[in-house]
Amino acid sequence: MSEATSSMLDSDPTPRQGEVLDAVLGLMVEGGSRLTMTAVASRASCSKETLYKWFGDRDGMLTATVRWQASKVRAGNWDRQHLDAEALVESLEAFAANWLNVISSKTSIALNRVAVSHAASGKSDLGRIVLDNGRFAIGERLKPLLEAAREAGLLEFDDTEAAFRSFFGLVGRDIQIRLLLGDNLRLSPADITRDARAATRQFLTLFGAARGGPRTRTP
Amino acid sequence: MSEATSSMLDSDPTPRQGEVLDAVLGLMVEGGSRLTMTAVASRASCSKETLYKWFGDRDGMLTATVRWQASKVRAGNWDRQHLDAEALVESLEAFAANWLNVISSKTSIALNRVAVSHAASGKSDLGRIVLDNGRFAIGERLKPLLEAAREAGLLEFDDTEAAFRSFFGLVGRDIQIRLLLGDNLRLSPADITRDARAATRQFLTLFGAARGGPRTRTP
DNA sequence: ACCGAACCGTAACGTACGGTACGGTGCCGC
DNA sequence: GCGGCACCGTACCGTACGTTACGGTTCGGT
Repeated sequence: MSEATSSMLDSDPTPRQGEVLDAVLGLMVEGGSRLTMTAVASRASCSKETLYKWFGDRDGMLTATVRWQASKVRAGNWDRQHLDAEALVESLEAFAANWLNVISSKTSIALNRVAVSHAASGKSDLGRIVLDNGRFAIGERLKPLLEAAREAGLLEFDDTEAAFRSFFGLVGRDIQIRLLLGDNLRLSPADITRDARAATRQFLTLFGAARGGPRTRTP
Repeated sequence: MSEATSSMLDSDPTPRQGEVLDAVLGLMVEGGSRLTMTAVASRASCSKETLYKWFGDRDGMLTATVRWQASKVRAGNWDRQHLDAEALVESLEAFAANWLNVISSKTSIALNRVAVSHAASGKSDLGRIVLDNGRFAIGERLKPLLEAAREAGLLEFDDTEAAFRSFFGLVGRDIQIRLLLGDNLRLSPADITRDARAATRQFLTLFGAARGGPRTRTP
């Protein structure tokens, strides 16, 4: 009881526990109704007793799974050196493409569905974690870039949060909600590249500095 | 079995059936886990037998509920006469405010959560209906306005669908996913008015026809 | 070699819930 | 009045699933 060696309430999972959580992810992706403790134990070749010993209960297992997945998708940051117009465009497009890749992945869709279902059932634990590691994490990583670009005279805005939310909207548009609701929207890598470019261009049209800024539309 | 007099597979619900579906909506809004057939029967003061007779099974009841709610939120169209710049701004702001009101309503959040959960469980029936009556319905209603504005020389774009999706993203941004995931984001009527105005202004910056100079081109 | 801890596989338990059956009640047409 | 109908309330059934318990196996420490 007292020991936290395997309770997994705050420590990182062991490799074996990671295998189990990957099994949970696999089950989530394959179809929602099959996500039962017996199915997890079977898939992961472990006993249900072990699941309860490690994760406490079903919610604890789902929470650990969400954290586990979040720990795997730490995306790279932007290059902090020599921020000129071209580097800004490149960084914004990279952020946009990365975000589109995330939200259109099977894993993200399944995870968000589970979290939305969970949020509907009162306790919004999973929803909070998903938001913190998705929407808010990318916000905290992108906002320094936006502010550095403002410092460099490349962008103009008053409210960093508002600017980020506009970028978020231009990139995501209706994609995430459509995917969550089961619309079979196909996003090829080429689509993502094109959409990321278009969103970045639109964002620069809205927030690019007026003089000498990236008003240029060079393809 | 008997004829489709009360099977509700395609006909409109009777007033009494509407009461029952309102009870379902109320239960959905109050908290997801309590949405059980017994709870619906109790709330609506009807027997479970009647529920199964009217709606077939639980999924049929949920589907009827989604359709029922959709039939209640038919929003007004724009004024087709004399479309000038001011009328365009007004119509766009009205669309944006209406959409923000919809997606931030308790009912819409609950309904979308149920539909997302349903989409996770294989059959995407509810998700399709929600999309058709939400995202796609507003698209079909807004696109004629956009094209009329293009005809009138007020907007410039090649792809109507793409223009609409940009508008959709500028209006919705991160609001819907945050609400679905349980973030307690408060949207006051003043916020909605302000956000609708801001989104419209941004949209016109991106797609407004060049007035008095080649300030922007179609992105 | 022995012990205990960790773990696997499986059986068992309790409950929640979808779905069904049945008796009782008010209402309609005749 | 009376048979039929639609409906209410409730008891009931079967199953799925979360949770627990238990016997058997592996393995590291002494």
